[in-house]
This record gives sequence, structure tokens and C-alpha cells, in this order.
Amino acid sequence: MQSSTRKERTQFRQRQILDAAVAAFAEKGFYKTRVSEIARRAGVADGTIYLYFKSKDDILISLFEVRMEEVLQVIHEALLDCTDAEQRIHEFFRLYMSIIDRDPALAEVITIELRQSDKFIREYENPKFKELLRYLASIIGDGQREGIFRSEIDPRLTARAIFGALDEVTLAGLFAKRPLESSRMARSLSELFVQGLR
Amino acid sequence: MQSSTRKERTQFRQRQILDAAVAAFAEKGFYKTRVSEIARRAGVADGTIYLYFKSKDDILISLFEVRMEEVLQVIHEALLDCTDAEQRIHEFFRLYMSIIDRDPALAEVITIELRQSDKFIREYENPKFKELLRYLASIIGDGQREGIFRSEIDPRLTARAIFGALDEVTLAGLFAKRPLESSRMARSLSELFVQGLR
DNA sequence: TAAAAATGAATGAGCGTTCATTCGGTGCCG
DNA sequence: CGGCACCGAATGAACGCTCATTCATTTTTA
Repeated sequence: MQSSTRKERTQFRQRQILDAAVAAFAEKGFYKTRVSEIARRAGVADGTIYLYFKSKDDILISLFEVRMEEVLQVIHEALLDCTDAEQRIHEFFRLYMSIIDRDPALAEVITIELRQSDKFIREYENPKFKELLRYLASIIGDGQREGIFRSEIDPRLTARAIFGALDEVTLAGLFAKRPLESSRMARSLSELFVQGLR
Repeated sequence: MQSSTRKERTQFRQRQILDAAVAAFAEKGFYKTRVSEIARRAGVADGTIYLYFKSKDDILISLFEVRMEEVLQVIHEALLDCTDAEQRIHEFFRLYMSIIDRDPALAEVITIELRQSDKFIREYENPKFKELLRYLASIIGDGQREGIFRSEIDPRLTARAIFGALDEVTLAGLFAKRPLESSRMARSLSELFVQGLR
């Protein structure tokens, strides 16, 4: 660590604390998680947290920004290869579920705390989440222009519905604890929607 | 009130407190709502709350039981008239959204605090919610037996997806604040699913 | 060896819950 | 019928505990 730049070290510490926070929030939820618990998991002192984040709230918000950005990045890149909207929908489901599959703690935080954040800090707009929805809506819009999806469908409404379905199913999977078979589930769900959209 | 029986008075008070709690939770969320705030809204003293509920947690749980029971009741009754599964799906969407439409506070609590409750008190199973899902799954199963829905669909998975979609769209509507046009939205969503299920 | 980073004990505000006290209605008694 | 005793419901001030946050001090870095 001593050979790294100041900026690198700061990023490293932030990451370390955010990772600890994701794990802790996933286990207990935001309100039941103590700042001292996050500190313990991150292997730093309580006070250190406050050198990197303004407040406990700020941790949650940063967490969304950083992690959602990563999710968006992965999905966006992967869908570049797809030839049509239908394929992109399928891929979207598959990818989203596999990301969640690989990082269940993240899933919990997104699913549960995302809801809270709406109430949580009214002025926090959750721009990354909006971006995800916009992206999904744009896929549907593309499909309509390609002529493979019905034109009377509202892309934004449907995007929300799709996200809701994915999110709920994901959440259910988390609590079920059994092997998820997420790729099979993803396929069967995207089939349902694609069929419905046509 | 003096002419009512003890039991009636108790129920009245409980209802009064639960109504206040729904409103308060909807506005601030469970954790940010003070017990004293619920008391104020209900027009009773802080201590009175504890004559009717064991704890703040208990208020939230009772709230689910009571309100969800009502929702289930309404839906169940209304769907008795339907002739086939497809119609029942349409009606389910329409009814759920109209109930939510009429009582936005309830929607918020169901949507947001339901998520939390999974974390909230691990041992709370939320039986009423499970019943709703089971009911939805049974409609889909019926449709398969009637031969109008594809047989390779998993009813339980799909029930979850449907609930998730409804729930998310509902939530989005709440924050949008504009007139919901909920019946049009409900129809267009149920169309999507029915089409997908066929 | 000066500056930056990290520490963790101390602080105190916030809030769920309790409980000694008050209130109001009911029925009993003279 | 009027006054009185009783009881359960309601009250709300006070309690005590739980943390998020701070900051004087120590440790590390360059």
C-alpha cells in the first residue's frame, strides 16, 4: 500500500468500507446495521469511516452509485453484440440474474434498500436506477421500431414491469436458499415477456 | 362508544391506531416513524398504544395481517364470477391496482415495508402475502389445465413475476403523483402477461 | 520531523417503553 | 334516586439504553 498514490489509497479504503457495508446491510438491513459493525468488517476504526463518508446515509447512497454503475457497465457492454431487441431482452434477463447470482449481498441491498431509499432521503433521486430503466425502455422502443414488438405498448411502463418482475423473482430466490437455476429461470421469464411483447 | 361492547371498543381502538400507523409509515417509513407520531395521529396518548400492541414491530405485523386479509377478501370474492383463467388474470390486475389507487398509503406500506419485513423480523413469515401468491399461482395452474396457458410455465415463478411487476408499477405510480390512469395501465399490463402466458 | 491518516473512547441526542397517576363510567347501597 | 366505591382505560412524563458522530491522541508515511 505504501507504494500507491494518495488517490489509489483513498479509493481502496472506500471500496473496503463499501464492501463491508454491502455485506452488513445484506445481513441486517440498513437500519439495524451499526456503523461500528461496518468498521469491524472493514477492519478499520469507527472514526475512519467518517474520513471517507459524510454519514451512514452517505454510505448507502455511494453504494448505489458505485455498484449500479458497475451493473450498468456490464450489461451495456454485453448487449452491444446483440442483433435485435428480442435477443437483447433475453440477454438482459440472463445477465441481470447472473450478476445477482454471483453477488447475492448486492441483490439484497438493491432490492430492499432501493425501496427504502425512495422514502429514505426524498431528495436522493437514484439516477443510476433511472438509467437502468431508461435503458430497458429503449430496448423495447427499438423493438417496436424494428416491428417485432406491438406498437401500442408503453415502453416505460413495461420497463418498470420487467424490472419489478426480475427484482421480485430475484428476491424470492435469495430467501429460498436452494440452488437458483437462475439461467433457466431467466430464460423462462424473458420468454414470457418477449412473447407478451410481440 | 359507551353503548358498544368491550370487544367492539377494543377493535375500534386497534383500527384507529393501525390507520394512523399506515398513514405515518407511508409518509416516513417504519424506522423514521416515531411511536409518539402514531399516537398523535390516532389521537391517543403514547402509552395507549401499548395497551393494544406489544411493540412498534407488532404494529407493523398486525397491519399486514389485517390489511392484506381485506385485500385478499375483496379479490377472492370478485374473481368468483370469472369464467376462465384469462379473465381472472385481467380482473386480478384491475382490482389490485384499483385497491391501491384508492388507498395509496396502504400501497406504500405493502410495497416498501413488505420488503423490509423479510429482513425485519426473520421469523415473521408473512402468511397473508404467501396466500396472495399462492392464489395467483393457482389461477395460472387453472389456465394450464383449461389449455389456454402454456404448460411449460412454472406457475409459482410466474406468480412472483406478476406480483413483482404489479408492485413495481404501483410504486412508480405513487411517486409520479400524476393521475394514474390505473385501469388503462392495469389492462395493458395484464394483456402483456396473458399474451405471454398463452 | 512535519503532515496525513487512523484510532476508539467519550458524548449526547433521540426514542421505545414503562408505570404511577388520573379519569370516567358503572352499578351498588342506603 | 343520589352518592359512593370500584375498575379498567387512558395518560404522558420520565427512564434508560442505544448508537451516530466527534475529536484529542497516537501511528504511519514521505
